[in-house]
Amino acid sequence: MLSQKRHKNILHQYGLKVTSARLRVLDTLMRSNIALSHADILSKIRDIQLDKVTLYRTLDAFVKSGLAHKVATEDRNWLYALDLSEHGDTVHRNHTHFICDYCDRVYCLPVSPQVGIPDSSSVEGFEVRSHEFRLHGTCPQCH
Amino acid sequence: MLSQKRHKNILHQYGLKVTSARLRVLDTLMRSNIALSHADILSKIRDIQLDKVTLYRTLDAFVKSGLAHKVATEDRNWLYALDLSEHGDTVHRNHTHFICDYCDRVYCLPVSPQVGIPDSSSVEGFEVRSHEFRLHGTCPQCH
DNA sequence: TTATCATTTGCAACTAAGTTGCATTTTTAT
DNA sequence: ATAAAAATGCAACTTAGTTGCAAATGATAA
Repeated sequence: MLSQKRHKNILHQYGLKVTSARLRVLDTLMRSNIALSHADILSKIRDIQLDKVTLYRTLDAFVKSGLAHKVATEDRNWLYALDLSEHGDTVHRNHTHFICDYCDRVYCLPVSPQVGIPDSSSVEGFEVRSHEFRLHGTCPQCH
Repeated sequence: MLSQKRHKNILHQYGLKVTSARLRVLDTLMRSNIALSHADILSKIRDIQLDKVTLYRTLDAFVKSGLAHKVATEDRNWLYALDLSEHGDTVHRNHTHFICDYCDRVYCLPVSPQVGIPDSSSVEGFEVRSHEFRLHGTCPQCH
């Protein structure tokens, strides 16, 4: 783990107390380019003690504060990914998720600007406020 | 329940044995314009005995045969909806689901043709095979 | 730095959703 | 009508996630 400075800063920014558990979970999510499940994260953190309940609560806190978001997968799992861009600022409410049908990895892609969103009028009586685009197929690793 | 003829026909069409449980579940799904959860369906079927395990297996069978599809919701539930159009033929692999943020109902909308799908080239290394569009907002009932 | 208070953590017990195995019943094909 | 195959119901079980609470830790202000 590099300089914790940045990590601590991020936690502060989102109004979260700095604890070793949170730093570790944040670091784990930052190192991953795919969304991770509770089980994924737990298995990656072996050097410090981390109770499953603490992890559940940590992830909830991340989501509630807006630091991360969660995706419900087809197999009824929750995957977590940070809402940070490379520059540390908050991203999109609207997401594009890519789900690999071979390895089940979920990637959070930047919303492709050329994707048209159906406007409210196109769907009678439904007022669209945000959207999530889920793409299924083969990811680069499984090619 | 109307003429069971049509119901039986559908089950046959999808290679499913005709049983009272399946007819009842099929009917329940046909009467609904929203996707239903295991619990929803169970609570709607009170006149005949229907074990929770049977319902799980029935829904699995529907999905496996292609008669229905399931949607994982944000709250880690599974909702089921038939893949039948009004005319009884199979629809789209690609879905648009509308999730109401007030009542949590999930509607399966016909894919709006004006919605652009990002092609493979737009997402480097990711081969897109199918997609699901999730719209969030307010449904007609909650307006 | 230290004392204080609020928050977070870990543990154990609990809850609820979903699964498995198996004996019985129902359906379909002969 | 009968036999084989599949579906059903039940009980026991598994597992993910939750709750309550006592102990530990982090933030704040003297």
